Amino acid sequence: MPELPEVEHVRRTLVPHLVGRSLTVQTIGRADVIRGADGHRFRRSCRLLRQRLLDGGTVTCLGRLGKHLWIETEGGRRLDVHLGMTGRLTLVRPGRSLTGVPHVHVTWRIGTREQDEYDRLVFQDPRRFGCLRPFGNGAGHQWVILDRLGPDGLTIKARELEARMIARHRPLKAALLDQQIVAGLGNIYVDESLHRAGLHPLTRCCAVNREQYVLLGRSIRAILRQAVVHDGTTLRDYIDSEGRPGRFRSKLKVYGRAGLPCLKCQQPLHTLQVAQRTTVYCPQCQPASL
DNA sequence: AGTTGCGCCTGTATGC
DNA sequence: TGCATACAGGCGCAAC
Ligand SMILES: [Zn+2]
Repeated sequence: MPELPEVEHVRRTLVPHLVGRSLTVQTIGRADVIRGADGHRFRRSCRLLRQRLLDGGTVTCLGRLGKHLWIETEGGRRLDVHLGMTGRLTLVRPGRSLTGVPHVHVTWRIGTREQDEYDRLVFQDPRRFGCLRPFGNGAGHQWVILDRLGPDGLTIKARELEARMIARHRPLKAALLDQQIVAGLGNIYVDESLHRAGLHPLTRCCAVNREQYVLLGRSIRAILRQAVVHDGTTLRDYIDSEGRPGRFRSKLKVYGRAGLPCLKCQQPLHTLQVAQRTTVYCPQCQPASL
């Protein structure tokens, strides 16, 4: 599932094929995956909607914060892409037919240069937890979503973590899943980060000391960095914009390994429900603190 | 205000 | 063989 490393890898694989090219909206299969700044879903395709989906714009850059990716075009139009659980942003080669491909919600034609490999960009999402969200850069710029995100997980500092968490009573895991505290972590990388830091997922944020926040910050950055290097984690659905899976799955130390021996201490890993999510941890390496 | 729980959504895996 | 059920989980919102 796309968390920060997967989104960053998608961004990097899109850059060489999109920057400097124009986009033309080709099909809108489901307008309701497109949401306004206030969160409302569009009901149907119209000229205004295509305009807001960067129609006719030339791509200047692709940005990312946490799990949010955005495409920017000349003139300052921007489109926030959130992949949710099963969203994909993929490039398609000339001549390849998309008829019969399920859950294709939006397609763009790429104004190609000579020797370009791809001539279309596709947004697919079977589960539809993902969405496309146009926003601008004007005075009333609707950065609403991005404004609410905490510091990016790849570079967040221990002091930033501490400042945002120290007064909270929530379990560590619940806080780390909260995108307003740190942007980019999901279930997989929270479990990996806590295991690396040796912290129990149910530990109250307010019971964590400075030294432990330093360790936690280091762990989050290190895990995310390594995952980016390995092009992210593919469990089943995730592929990058060129159709390639990530290679970080075999590096996971706790996620998906319930009952198997801890790779640090050989004790069997346990599971818990925290914040409505399956949580895998090592009772020995991540002792509960009272 | 901080925190918790629920529902959305579909493909895959499991049980009877 | 086929149907029912459980599970996966990011996020917005309701409720405490
Ligand atoms: Zn251990």
